[in-house]
Amino acid sequence: MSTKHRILACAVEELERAGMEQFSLRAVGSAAGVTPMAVYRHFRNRDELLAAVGDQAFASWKERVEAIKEPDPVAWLHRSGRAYVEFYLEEPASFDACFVLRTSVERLYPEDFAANRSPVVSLMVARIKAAQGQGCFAPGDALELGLFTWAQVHGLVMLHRSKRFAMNDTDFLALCDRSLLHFADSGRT
Amino acid sequence: MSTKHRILACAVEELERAGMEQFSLRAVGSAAGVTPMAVYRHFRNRDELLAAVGDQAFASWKERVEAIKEPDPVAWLHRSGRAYVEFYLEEPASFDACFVLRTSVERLYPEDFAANRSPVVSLMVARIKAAQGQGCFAPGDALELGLFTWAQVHGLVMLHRSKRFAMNDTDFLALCDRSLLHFADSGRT
DNA sequence: TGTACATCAGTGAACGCGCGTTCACTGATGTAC
DNA sequence: TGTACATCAGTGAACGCGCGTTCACTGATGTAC
Repeated sequence: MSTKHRILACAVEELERAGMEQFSLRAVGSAAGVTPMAVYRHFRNRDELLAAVGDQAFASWKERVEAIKEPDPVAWLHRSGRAYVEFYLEEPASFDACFVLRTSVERLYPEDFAANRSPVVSLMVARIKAAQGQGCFAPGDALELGLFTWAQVHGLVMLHRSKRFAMNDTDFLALCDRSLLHFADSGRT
Repeated sequence: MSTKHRILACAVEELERAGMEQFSLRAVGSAAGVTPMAVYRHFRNRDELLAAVGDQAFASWKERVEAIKEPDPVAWLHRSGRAYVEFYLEEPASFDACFVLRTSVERLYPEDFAANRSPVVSLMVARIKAAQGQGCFAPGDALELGLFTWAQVHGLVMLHRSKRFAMNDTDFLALCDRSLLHFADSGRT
């Protein structure tokens, strides 16, 4: 693994550990077994390193969603919600970079999503429309219903991130599953 | 207003402006028209000042909920959800102190809530049980359903806080209203 | 009423710290002839 | 095959910055006699 890759990997861990504000080039260098100055050989400055971490995080999320091979739209929606929680539990710093912190490429609701500028949301909206066509999802604006579904699981994850749950990861995942089912069931006709 | 009160008020604004990590005694003192050292006359250190800000924030939230005079349980639940969004929009730093940042008095799900250690959640659970009794709310564990309701609006607020919405506050409040109605309607029998 | 003293809110200089970033450098590796 | 040189990843000292906190202080206010 090249030094650049090692620095990037350590930067993800450092973002994990310290958060964006406290993210320190010195700590990244030290974790990568290199002086802080070596980082400047590969990235222009702190902001550019953080941007590179963000790009990698988003690629990782996209990969997870694209790995869901599931023809049934309702089942697909449920599995993508579960993937969201798993992404948070397994790569919290990457999750933060994608959905919490301000990055350069954040998408805005509703414009960017309505204009299909987010491939993941477009997949989601397509599944909701398909499920509505089968009478398996509440009627209404598919993008807004997608947002509500997203917000529901995002809220649980954010509360977990703020340490409001006294339970292990397995129980938390099961809780999120029940929440997703509750929401999906509400639209069954 | 005493210097202590002025410092506390400026500390809330500083928390607003800078976030918890970057919260600086020097900035608080400067905003209060006093040297940073004067803060030490009234608070032991940075942590104690932050804790005082947190206490005040929680009192402010409790006051908002207790101001809701509404006998109908479903309508009460809807108004408390709306109050949550308003609290976020009007006092974001206090909202953060209550529901995002780690404070000394945070309550844990499910233990602390099941044991009635959170007065606000206890009010909420009582209304859900009453609504279930009237057939106006989905059946199931009232505490868990309360959590789902909370998480849903919390998720929207957190996405807004991460700057994922391109809309003004009025439109955002209306969106949250629709989300709350969607969730409540799903339990109508 | 006047004097001596205690109290205490607020000051200002100074400390040590970790930070991002600059600069001139070293030393290994690759390339041209 | 050997020599001269260019390239370039990584070094280490130093900078200026804002931070929390310490310390000895000032100067106004209240109190005891």
